Amino acid sequence: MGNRERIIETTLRLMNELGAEAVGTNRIATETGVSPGNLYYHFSNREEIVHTLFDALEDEFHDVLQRDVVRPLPPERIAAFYLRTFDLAWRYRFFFNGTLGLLRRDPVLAARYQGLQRWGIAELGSIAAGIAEDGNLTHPRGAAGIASLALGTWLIWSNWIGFLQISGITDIQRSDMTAGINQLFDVIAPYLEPEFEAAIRECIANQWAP
Amino acid sequence: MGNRERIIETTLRLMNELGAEAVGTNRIATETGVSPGNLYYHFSNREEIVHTLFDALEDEFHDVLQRDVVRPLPPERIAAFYLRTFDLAWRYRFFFNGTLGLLRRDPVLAARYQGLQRWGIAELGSIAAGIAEDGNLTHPRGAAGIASLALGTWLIWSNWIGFLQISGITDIQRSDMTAGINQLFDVIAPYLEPEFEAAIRECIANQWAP
DNA sequence: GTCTATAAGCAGATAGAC
DNA sequence: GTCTATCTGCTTATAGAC
Repeated sequence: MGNRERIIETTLRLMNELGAEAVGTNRIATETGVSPGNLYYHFSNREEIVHTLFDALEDEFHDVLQRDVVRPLPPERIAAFYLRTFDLAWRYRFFFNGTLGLLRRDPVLAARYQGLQRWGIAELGSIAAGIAEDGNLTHPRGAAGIASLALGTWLIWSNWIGFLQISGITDIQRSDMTAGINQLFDVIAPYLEPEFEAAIRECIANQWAP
Repeated sequence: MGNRERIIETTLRLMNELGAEAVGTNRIATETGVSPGNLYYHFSNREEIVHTLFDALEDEFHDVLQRDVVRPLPPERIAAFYLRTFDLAWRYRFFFNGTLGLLRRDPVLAARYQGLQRWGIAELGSIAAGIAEDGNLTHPRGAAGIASLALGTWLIWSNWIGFLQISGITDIQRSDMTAGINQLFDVIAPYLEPEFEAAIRECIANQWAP
C-alpha cells in the first residue's frame, strides 16, 4: 500500500480517536511514518485529506442506503439495513461527532454534506413509506408522520455514537450499538404491526453487520 | 458592568456564533475591548471562562427542569417546560454543538457535564412518569418505555439546534424552534391521550418562552 | 485593574536537496 | 517520491510598566 493510502488510513484512525480538530498534518505524517513534506506531496492541504475521507463515506453511504432497500422489505432486510448504517456511523464517527466544526471551516464540504443529509433523510422516508405500502406500518398522520419518522431516526442515528462518547463510554461494545438501534426503533415501533416489530427486534438482537 | 462580566458575555456570544474551538483569548479580549493581559487578570486561563459559562448553564438548567415541573402537569405547564428547555439550548448552543470536542480537552468539565446529562435524562423520565401517573400517558413497555422516551427526547433536544446549523440555516427563526419541539413531541405523542396531545400542540404553537 | 510587549510552542505549508 | 529544514502566522500565557 502506498503512502497516499496509508496517510488516508492514519487520518481516519486518528480523527476517530481524537476528533478531527485535534489532528494536524504533522501528527498524521509522524504516525504514518512519512515526513510532512511527503504528506504535502500527496495532498495539497489538510482539507484535501478530509475531502478524500468524505468521498469514501459518501460512496459507502449511498451503497448502504440503496443495496438492501428493495421492496418488499421483510424484517431481516430492515434489520440488516439499520445494522449497516450504525456500522458506517461508527467507522466515520469523527465526521458525525464534529460535523458543525468541520463544516464551518469548509464551505465546499458543507454543501456536499448538506446534500448527503437531505438525500439520507429522504431515503429514510422512502423506506418508511415502503414498509407502509407493504402493510406493516400505519402512521395516523400520513405523509407528515412519515417525514417525522425519517427526521427522528436521522437525529438519533447521526448522534448516537457521539452520545455514547460524551457519556464517557470509552470502548464501545456491540451492545452499545444495538442499544442505539433499538432506541432508534422505538421511534418507529408505535406504528408497526406488533409481530413485524417483534421480528425486527429479534433480528437486531441476533446479528451484527461487520 | 465590569470587565469580568463583559468577557464572559463576549465569550458566550463568540462561541455561539463561531463554535468554541474557533474562539481564542486574543479575540475575546479584542472584541470585549480589553487587553489580553487584562483577560488573564480576571481568568487564569481559557478553560476557566468556559467553566464559568458552564456554571451559568448548570444553574439555569436545574432551574428550568424543576421550576415548572410540579404535579399535576397540565398541557400548559408541559408546553412551557419544553419551550424553556429549547430556549436554554439556544442560548448555550456552543456547548451542545461542540460537546465532545470541549469534553475531550477538559476532564473536569467532562465529569460535570456527564453528571448534568444523567440528571437531565432522569428528570425527563420523572416528568414522563408524572404524566403517566396523571393518567395522560400509557406506555405499553412500562418503566423501560418511559426510560426510552426520556433518552429519545434528550437526544433530539440536545442535537436539534446543531442539526439546524448543520443544515445551513443561518438565522434560526421561532418556527425552526417550534419545529424541533414538535419533532421531540412526536416521540412521546403515540402514548399520550389524544386530547391531551392536542392541547399541548396548541400551547406549543401559541407561546414562546423568552 | 489595566495596559504593552513578548515569550514559547505549535499549526499549516513550502523550498530545495536527493 | 521522499526527505530535511524552515518560514509564517497563529495560539495561550506571562512580565513588568503604569
